[in-house]
Amino acid sequence: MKDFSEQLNHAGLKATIQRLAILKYIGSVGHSSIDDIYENIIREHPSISLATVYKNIQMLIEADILTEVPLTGSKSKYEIKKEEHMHLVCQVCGSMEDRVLDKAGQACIVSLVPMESFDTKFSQLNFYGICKGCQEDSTQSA
Amino acid sequence: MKDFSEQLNHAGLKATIQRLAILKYIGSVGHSSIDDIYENIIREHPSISLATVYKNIQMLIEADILTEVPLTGSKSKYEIKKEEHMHLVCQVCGSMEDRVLDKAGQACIVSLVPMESFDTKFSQLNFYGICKGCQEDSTQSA
DNA sequence: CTGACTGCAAACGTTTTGCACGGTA
DNA sequence: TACCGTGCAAAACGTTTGCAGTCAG
Repeated sequence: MKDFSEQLNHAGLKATIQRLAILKYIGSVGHSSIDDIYENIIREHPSISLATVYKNIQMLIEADILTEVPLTGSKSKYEIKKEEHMHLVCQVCGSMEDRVLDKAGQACIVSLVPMESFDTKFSQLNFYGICKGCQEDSTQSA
Repeated sequence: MKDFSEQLNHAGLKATIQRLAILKYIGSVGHSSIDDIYENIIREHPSISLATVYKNIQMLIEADILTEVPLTGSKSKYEIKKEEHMHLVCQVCGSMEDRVLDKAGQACIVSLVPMESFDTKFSQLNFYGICKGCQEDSTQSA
């Protein structure tokens, strides 16, 4: 599941240094915007072009290796595609946490949308609020 | 709830023709992108500027009269702010349907994110798939 | 009447494109 | 080696800004 080279080849894409760097970086931080990806990869690969990042993000999404996470009030972030999960977005520190659905959660989600009226392929479940760390910070300063 | 003039004044904003036209249009179609709004309003108000639309969308969001609905693979849409609900996005025809959460649904959603670990302010629940109309179309043609 | 708002045009930032070169399979 | 992918620079696109004139309160 972590062998990006294999995933790329399987999708008919060459495993270039740039693509592997993009995937490795996103994998290490969880979620990342285009700019963030570019600024971090350029450290190890100073010659990489922003255009290359754009082209690859698009191709990797089409190849089902990445997923776009659109957000209110900011640019989209991207993550390695994996099992369906929720996102907890902190409005104070901007951090984003994955939260995998347990059995009960999955059942709950499925029950929300009756199959006969809508054939759901995938869903996006984002919760915006204040993360534990920031809650504690505000308690201290108050 | 439908008196946009009053809502605007209450938020300290003037009820200009342009703003009322924007709100009226979004209200009539449910969800709309910036371009869509501009192209439709210009019919009745040929002098409206795209810059005005941009400025107002932003101000109306800050005034809590509109909400942004960010989507994967396309530009954000905007809707009149109302009770929390889900979105069913059809990947075939591009239509977007609101679905209000019933009591059980709300309970289900609340149970997904434990209050002690994250203080949720609002959530986005989008389901992508195929709407009933498009399902029937594909059945006929098959 | 006066400050808030509009429309215009220019500036700005972001994303896409075309092409010659380089690297993967 | 053949072709896909990269990097560059320019183009295209989307969004924001400043300002003089206009309108709602």
